[in-house]
Amino acid sequence: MDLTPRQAEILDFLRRHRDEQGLPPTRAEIVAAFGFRSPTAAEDHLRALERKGVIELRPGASRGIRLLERADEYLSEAVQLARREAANEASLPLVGRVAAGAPILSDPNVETRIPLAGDFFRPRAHFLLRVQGESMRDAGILDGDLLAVHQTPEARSGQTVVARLEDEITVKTLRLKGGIAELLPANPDFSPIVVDLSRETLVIEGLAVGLIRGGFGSPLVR
Amino acid sequence: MDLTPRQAEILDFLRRHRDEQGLPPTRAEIVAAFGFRSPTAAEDHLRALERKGVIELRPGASRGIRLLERADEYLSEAVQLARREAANEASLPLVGRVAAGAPILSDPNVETRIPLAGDFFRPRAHFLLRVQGESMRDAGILDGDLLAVHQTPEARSGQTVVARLEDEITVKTLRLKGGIAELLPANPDFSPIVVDLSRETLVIEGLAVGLIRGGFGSPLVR
DNA sequence: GGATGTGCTGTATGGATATACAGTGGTCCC
DNA sequence: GGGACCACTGTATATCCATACAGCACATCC
Repeated sequence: MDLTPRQAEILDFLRRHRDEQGLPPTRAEIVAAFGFRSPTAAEDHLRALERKGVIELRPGASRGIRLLERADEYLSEAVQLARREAANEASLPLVGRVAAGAPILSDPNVETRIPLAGDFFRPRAHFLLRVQGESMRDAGILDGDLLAVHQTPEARSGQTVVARLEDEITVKTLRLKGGIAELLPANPDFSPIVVDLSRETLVIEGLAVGLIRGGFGSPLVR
Repeated sequence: MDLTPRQAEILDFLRRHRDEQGLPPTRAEIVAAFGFRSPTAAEDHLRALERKGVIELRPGASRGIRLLERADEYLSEAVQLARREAANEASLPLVGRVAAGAPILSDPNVETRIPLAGDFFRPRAHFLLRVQGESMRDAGILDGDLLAVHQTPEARSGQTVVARLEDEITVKTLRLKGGIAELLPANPDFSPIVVDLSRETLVIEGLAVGLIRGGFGSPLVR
């Protein structure tokens, strides 16, 4: 059963009171906070919240209000968003195979999250891309490595970019010559890709800003 | 001014009560927990703790006990240790230049801590070593990279090891042939190091289990 | 259209709680 | 040996607090 808006307000107050004052409120304090004129108003709300299983009341005990874990499901939208953002700031999505046409950070592309903050890298990383193939071997970027990528469409000559060419994601060094873009591998076994920008579109997904090898169940040592 | 042992016990109880019950105790609950026969015993202790600045008492309010941040300085040894361990588990020490003779993880060798849990790698990493030089270039290990190291003296042929040779720390691929150990670079510009184990000692500090590039103020992109 | 739930007002009360006051015995310091 | 702090006992009390009881208005469900 869901909480009413008023009940959610009361629950928010309980949480705030606990976090700011270090103890649960009395009925009288709830009354004062909401401008009620009767302690029963507070009591009724507490009973309703208990019945719905989000708090626990300890009979007889002053301030005997306990927030249960389930109460977190009823966090206000704003708080939920803030929490999710805080959690995301401490981890990076790992992008594996990229489905054709889909945005690189769309749900199906994200394999998992890696517990490393994006601003560990400079400029900050927005996601990690699992490298496929040996085309950047001589730049120390190997098959299976996780490439930290700063998501931006702006790239300059000489930077290592993550680019999308006809729905293929590729990591290369960018070279711009007038209306021509060259995507240079770092491996003599591969050939440069030449893109005539007046006829084809080259989508720059981001810049390589770092690299992780050997994490997440892909042991280097056996 | 320091807390007496008894006062520290009371403070511990206050913390535990808050964490387990979700609210501070009453004087009566303190009395019950410690077997006092008078509420004044509890009151006196609370006053002493307030005078020493570790808690705050709110006059008139039931359960009006607030633990101040300074109270953390008086955590029991066991709890302090547990906290420190928890914090360490979520980060790895970064070892830069290694001073001659000193253990690799001794304080002066640790530059900083990197906010990544050691068990992100398999087997788990115990520290990160800043790579110096290009001798492992063709293995994708470049100058300035942070090498994740699993600390162990056991290594087999073919593994990438962190070894100490006459107070020099080096990263190489290990090859064992009878009584001879070879430390092989992954770069034709460098020569293998041959160690006769019957005459010299080779200290294996650990195994390379991962790698991080571009983190911590060493931007790949400018 | 009665039952049920929400969201209140208003009053009352017993028991829970903080807290004052008066002691005791101990230690440590000057 | 007096003064401080410590660690308590024992009693008393004003007030804080949870909580019961009696209502009212409004909505929703069957």
